[in-house]
Amino acid sequence: MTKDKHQALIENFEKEVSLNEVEKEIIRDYFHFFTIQKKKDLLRSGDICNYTFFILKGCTRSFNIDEKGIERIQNFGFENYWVGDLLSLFTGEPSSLTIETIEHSQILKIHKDDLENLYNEVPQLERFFRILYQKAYVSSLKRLNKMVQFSASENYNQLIKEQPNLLQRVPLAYIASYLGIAPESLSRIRRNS
Amino acid sequence: MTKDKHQALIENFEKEVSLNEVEKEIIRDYFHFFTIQKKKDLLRSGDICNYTFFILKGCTRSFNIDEKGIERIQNFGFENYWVGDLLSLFTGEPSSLTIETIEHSQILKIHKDDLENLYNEVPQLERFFRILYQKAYVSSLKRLNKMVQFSASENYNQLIKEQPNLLQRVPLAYIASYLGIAPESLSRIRRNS
DNA sequence: CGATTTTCTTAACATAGGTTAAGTCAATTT
DNA sequence: AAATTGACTTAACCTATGTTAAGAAAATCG
Repeated sequence: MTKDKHQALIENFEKEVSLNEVEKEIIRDYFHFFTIQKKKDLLRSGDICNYTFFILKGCTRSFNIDEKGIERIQNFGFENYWVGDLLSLFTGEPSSLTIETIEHSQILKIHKDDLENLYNEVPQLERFFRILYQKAYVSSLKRLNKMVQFSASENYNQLIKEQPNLLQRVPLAYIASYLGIAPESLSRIRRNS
Repeated sequence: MTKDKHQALIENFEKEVSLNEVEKEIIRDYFHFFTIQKKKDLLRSGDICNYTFFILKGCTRSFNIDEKGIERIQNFGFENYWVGDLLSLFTGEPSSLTIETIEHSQILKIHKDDLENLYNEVPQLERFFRILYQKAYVSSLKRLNKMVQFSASENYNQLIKEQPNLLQRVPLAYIASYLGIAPESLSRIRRNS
């Protein structure tokens, strides 16, 4: 009995839509498995984002370099997370994001053209991805609200409350970048918590 | 020759999609015109957002009250802007936003159920609104980036450069709220610019 | 194993923006 | 016209975070 590399992906789809065996097989054909070392890029700033990635194992960070030359982490990816740059994917324009692995990772990817084909063969997935994109929009609005309304200290404490595992998997400097503060400031915040 | 209250709306659609006369007439039937005084609510926090609004004349602000009791303006609406709460519209959950007119305004509105019917009768509009929602997502990401990466002063100066008319139409206290700072801080920033 | 690099912390000082309180000016009301 | 209200500014002081520099601790390398 061989291990099904697509199992977690299928289960992820099945949280929103129903799939029969034929459809599952189509999905397995379209999503390509690969492994990648830590500190390697899934997407490089300036490239067009042609793929959508599904993380089976490992972890990633998506960041851009701001006008002052500082890396700004937008989000992290973990097991069963979808990563990519929706903006670049929607518009076909070069991405401003770099997506880099933080750990050695196992990932499934699908090309945007294949995703279009897949929509035709398994129409339920159109709904799945619409919901996924809406959730991305919602989480962007929520994050904006948090950044405006809470202090870095409040945001840090809420973050580790919601995702305590974060501390064990990503360096503090990345968390500081995600919170929009200097690593030194995060140290100070941690001391006073 | 009577003035067509829906003209600006039709032109707004026609920037993205083609419409024949029959379709335009259907659209005119679905969008309802009304006028509203300044300082009145289009949507009240806690209510479900059942309508999408198109501003013909006037101006609005959308804000929520944060956990510290402070009004946080998310965006302004002007002529030919779409306003509403996409989150509440998508999910059917109560909105956290209040949308209030800043000036006496002329507005078109459509109920979300009617919008579904309209999609069936004029399918091009499905594409129009998908693009509109994607743009909303993009602008949310851009605003998040700005808030994290620039100082209030930089954001203020860029804002009035991009929308110089803002100063003539909305009180400074609203602009401060939009920038996420106290009105006193905006005064200081303006003095030092 | 020791050496080196990376990660994290600490401290001193600088700065942006918050808070409080008062004051100015223009518009509106009586 | 006087009084009131609303919009905006100013000033003094406070606090959170940035910046710079150094050091400690942990991880990695040779």
